[in-house]
Amino acid sequence: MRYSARHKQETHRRIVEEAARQFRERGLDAVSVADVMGAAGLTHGGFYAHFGSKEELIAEALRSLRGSGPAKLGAAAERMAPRQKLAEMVKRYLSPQHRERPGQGCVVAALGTEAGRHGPAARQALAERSRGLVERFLPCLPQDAGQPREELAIAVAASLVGGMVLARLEPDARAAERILRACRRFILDALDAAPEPRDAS
Amino acid sequence: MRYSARHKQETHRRIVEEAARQFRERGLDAVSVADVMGAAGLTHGGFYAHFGSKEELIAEALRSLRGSGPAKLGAAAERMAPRQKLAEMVKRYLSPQHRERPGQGCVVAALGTEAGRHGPAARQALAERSRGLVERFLPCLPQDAGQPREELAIAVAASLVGGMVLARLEPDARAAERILRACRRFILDALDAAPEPRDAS
DNA sequence: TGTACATCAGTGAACGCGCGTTCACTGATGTAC
DNA sequence: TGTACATCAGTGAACGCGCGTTCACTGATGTAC
Repeated sequence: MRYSARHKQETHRRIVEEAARQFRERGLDAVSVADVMGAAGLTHGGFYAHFGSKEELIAEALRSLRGSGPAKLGAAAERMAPRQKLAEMVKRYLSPQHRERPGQGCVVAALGTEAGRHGPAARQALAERSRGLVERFLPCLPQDAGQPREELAIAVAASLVGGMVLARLEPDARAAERILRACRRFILDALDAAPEPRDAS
Repeated sequence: MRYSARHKQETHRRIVEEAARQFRERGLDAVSVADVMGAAGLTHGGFYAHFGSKEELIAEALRSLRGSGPAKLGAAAERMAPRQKLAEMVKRYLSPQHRERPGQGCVVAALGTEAGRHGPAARQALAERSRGLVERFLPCLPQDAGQPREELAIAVAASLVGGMVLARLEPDARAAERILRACRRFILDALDAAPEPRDAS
């Protein structure tokens, strides 16, 4: 072998990383194979040494975002009570920073309406990211609210995604922040109306 | 003039209508000018007798949806109490029918993440539809809940849009209906925790 | 009312362009001796 | 350790294709007489 296997893996990783960023920033159609390769410091011809097609890259890029995103908290959150953790996740997700940087943010909020149309692989990958988002909220939610916590988690995730979509549509930054604030408060108020989870605090 | 002005207007209307349907079903990029013209019973060349560009068609198609959508109730809803009206709108928006027919449904849920990238006209048109969705909930919301009703309306609209986006990503119909149910219940429960509006009933 | 003319919505071939993809080639590096 | 060779990640020109757009043309219909 010419270059070491590590070298190729590293290049592959860089391509996927750039793709994931650019797809979220500009959309699946607007980003060309040449764009991604250029951003990774390569020319477009080498693409097919790594991927069978653009569709394959899309699927891998979306899958690569497993467990990432703005609702992900650091190790410092380990000691937080569930309710506090939830509030922090909601705050981070519905933050102006997240709104302004779709390339670093939640892929469901960035590509939710278009990825499903791009082929089965892209659709499945995004459906998995969507379920992953929901599951991240599960452990922070009250067990004995009016609604099963699994359903609460779904609804919280939906509100976050919708809030970000609406905020990004709004060209005026102040109006956009108002949207984010309204959604943050709505979600947290709704959960406060239900009892706290019992397992912690 | 050759054909009457009415004839041209009628053709124009048909093109916009087909465009609005197809864009919501398949996305702005996937639908070509020839697709729309074909669906309207014409050939692609005639397009520029009606529109300056595809972008112009997109903007007009999105604008044409003002005041439409699945949260729109018939005249029968005039007699309903605000709370009942709201429940009906939420139920219709987060319905399996709406999920299955994006071409007839809410344009924000159909194109929310991609329309903003398609040029200023498309973005502005969708931002207006987004505000229109919010305003539709305003009269049905309680005045003296914990949150100003303007913010409640924003949060309700966001939850609906996000719920539909998530439900459409889910390939399994039962799982999708669960998402819709979870969001319906979350929204209505959250609003019931607040006092009823005073102006009616 | 009938006829000649002008209009212009609509036709369909053609255009340039960017895209995804292919391919002959290159040259840096791992391997065999 | 040094040298010849084989490998294959990466290059860049080229391909076919579909798209948005243009344009010379058509022919049904409104208008003038």
